[in-house]
Amino acid sequence: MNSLVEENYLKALYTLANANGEVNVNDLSIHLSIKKPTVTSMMKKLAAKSLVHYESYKPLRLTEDGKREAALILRKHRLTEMFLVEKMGFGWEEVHEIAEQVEHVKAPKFFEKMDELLNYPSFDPHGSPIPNSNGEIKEEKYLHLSDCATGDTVKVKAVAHSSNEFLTFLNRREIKLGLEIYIESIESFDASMRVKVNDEIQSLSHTVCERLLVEKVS
Amino acid sequence: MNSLVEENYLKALYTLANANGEVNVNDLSIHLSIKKPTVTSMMKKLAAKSLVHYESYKPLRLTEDGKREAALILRKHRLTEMFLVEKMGFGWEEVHEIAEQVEHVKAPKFFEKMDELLNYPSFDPHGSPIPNSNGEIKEEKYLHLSDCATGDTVKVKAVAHSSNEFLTFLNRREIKLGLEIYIESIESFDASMRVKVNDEIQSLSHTVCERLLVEKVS
DNA sequence: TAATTTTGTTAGATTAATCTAACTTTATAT
DNA sequence: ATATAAAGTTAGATTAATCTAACAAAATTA
Ligand SMILES: [Mn+2]
Ligand SMILES: [Mn+2]
Ligand SMILES: [Mn+2]
Ligand SMILES: [Mn+2]
Repeated sequence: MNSLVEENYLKALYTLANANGEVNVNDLSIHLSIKKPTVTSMMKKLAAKSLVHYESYKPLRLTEDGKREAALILRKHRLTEMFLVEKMGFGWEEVHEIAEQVEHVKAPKFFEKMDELLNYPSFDPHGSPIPNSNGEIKEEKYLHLSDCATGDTVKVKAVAHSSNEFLTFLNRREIKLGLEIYIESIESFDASMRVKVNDEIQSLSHTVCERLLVEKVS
Repeated sequence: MNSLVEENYLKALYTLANANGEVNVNDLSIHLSIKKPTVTSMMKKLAAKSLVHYESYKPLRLTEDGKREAALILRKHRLTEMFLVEKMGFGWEEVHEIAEQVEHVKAPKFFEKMDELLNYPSFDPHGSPIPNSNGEIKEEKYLHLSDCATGDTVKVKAVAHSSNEFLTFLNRREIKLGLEIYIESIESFDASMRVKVNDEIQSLSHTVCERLLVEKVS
């Protein structure tokens, strides 16, 4: 049984991993706001538990066991977020902080019940996939809105960053998952987009467009 | 902000308190399965935080602040149990363990939402009162079924012990809160009761009768 | 390539929460 | 009232998780 602290390291290793599954001590340290020597010593501990491949001065990698453990925590996190939004009436900007704590509850039945009541959802309120109970996850490959072109019609599928501030901004603009966006034009000097949503014209900054994950329609 | 560990000590102090609000180090030690020297040192720590009145060799007492803190944790515990039963479909025998963990979540909105969705309940699934958001609680004074007499008709209001085993036993006997019980007779040699419930005769051992809290009907 | 910066490790200290062994105080029993 | 038992405390050790200071390795820059 892993401690709450170990679980947070595992989750961070999982979500920070690059295409090769690698993470630097430095990046982990920054992400968790924990000093590097502490990270190193925790990595040795997780390596002793066969959850991390650790070699001095080499990038960190989760073992298969470590990946499964991490995915199962992520599963609890995302099921919780979905439950809070769908069954308890929270806004998508309110749930991450709560899920950050609830994900550490050791009670399989609790999360199985959420899953059942939600009718086995595949995605969380931010469009991220929910790993299955074996820790398997199928990543969708969406486009960033910022990579689309004038004339494209796209549908919002997920948000790439889910800070309270960004989500609250999207609330004010009435942008939510499933929304269709038509790209009217792109400003050349700042890459902001003039888009049509719900028959209304809006301007979206490049920063916003980078954080919106979409899929082409038609 | 109190740690999870401190919270569990506070809750234990609150629930173990006798009529004078006193608890012995020894009782706390046994209840929490923590050795006495550890309890003593934690009491000094809680005293330093003004949550416990501590004097060497004297019984422990929560301060007013300590009582409020404890009641607020108990509130979260009981709201959680009620939510699990009423909104998620758990049995009353399944919820204590889960609530034991969820009660430590620091997210006032989470529990406010439960409270609201449950329509501000006064009692948990075991008939225990739920403290209000100021940590105030109104204790009902029920009778133990074992203190009632032949010919009495009573209504089950709460259970005095809520172990999984006892609650599962009550499930098998179809005994739940609100049930009316008529006392047909009491065996003199073992104090077991012959009772009528739902037009059926059952025999309840003294142990069971001691654990059922009731109110006289009529 | 050499200097500098960034990244990572080692060593040692700190805090929270726990333990055991030994001792003291208080309560109970003879 | 004395002896014994029970309850509570002190002292010192241990483990998990963190930190800072100092140093070493690797990467970047000049
Ligand atoms: Mn989240
Ligand atoms: Mn977390
Ligand atoms: Mn309970
Ligand atoms: Mn608890």
